[in-house]
Amino acid sequence: MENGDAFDPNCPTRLILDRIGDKWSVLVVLSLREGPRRFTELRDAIGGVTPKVLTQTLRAMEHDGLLTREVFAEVPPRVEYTLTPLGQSLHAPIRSVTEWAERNVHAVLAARAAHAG
Amino acid sequence: MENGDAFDPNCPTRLILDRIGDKWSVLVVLSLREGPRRFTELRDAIGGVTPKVLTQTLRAMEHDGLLTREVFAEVPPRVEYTLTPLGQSLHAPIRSVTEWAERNVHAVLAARAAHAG
DNA sequence: CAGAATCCGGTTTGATACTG
DNA sequence: CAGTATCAAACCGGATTCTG
Repeated sequence: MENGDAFDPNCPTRLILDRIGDKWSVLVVLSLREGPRRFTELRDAIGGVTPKVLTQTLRAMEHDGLLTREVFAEVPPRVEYTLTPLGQSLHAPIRSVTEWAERNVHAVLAARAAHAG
Repeated sequence: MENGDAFDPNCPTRLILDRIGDKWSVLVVLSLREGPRRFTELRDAIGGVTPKVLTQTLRAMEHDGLLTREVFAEVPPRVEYTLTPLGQSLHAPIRSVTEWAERNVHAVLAARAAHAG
């Protein structure tokens, strides 16, 4: 079936949604879409993320094959994060969601306001 | 700018991502895309969701103008949930994400396995 | 049937400070 | 620079029970 499987808790699609649906992964993909970035660059680009959480996010994404982590033996140390082809392929779907968000955010906010919320 | 704003914690895009990035909203949109559904139908269609959480999700989505809630004064009571045009417009972006997930789930799982995860 | 209310544990998140 | 350690808080979410 086309998407009924997404409703099965054991369906792998759920795994992906849980992963990329997290607060920071989407921002990381967007931040890396134009090339490699260092840890601090990512932290600064993504507002409001603490080092710990950013590390968790990056590790998880590396674990899932979405990006690679490269350590340069330099002083001062340098670590670069780069999207894999798999990670890059995620950019298009993410874009379609963020574009929807940008186009419709006022409609959502209007609905909230109308609800006295 | 095209998406730099998404990195501002106060950016409305973040609000949307936080909302539709939750565990169940996506499934609700998919469940409702072919027409109205009753509460129990939704609960049964979406595996693993408790009434409380489903109610929370539906209320939040109603609040945001993504769906409407219609109560019929019958016995037994009947409540139908229907996507608004706004909610329906969310279907396409969601599809593009779930399609990515379905296409690439094995790649992700392979990466996890390769990582001894 | 469609929820509301309550209770409660566990994961997630975060601020802060510290280290190689 | 690139994280880690520690601790506390928030929140999510589940089970259960109850009601109109």
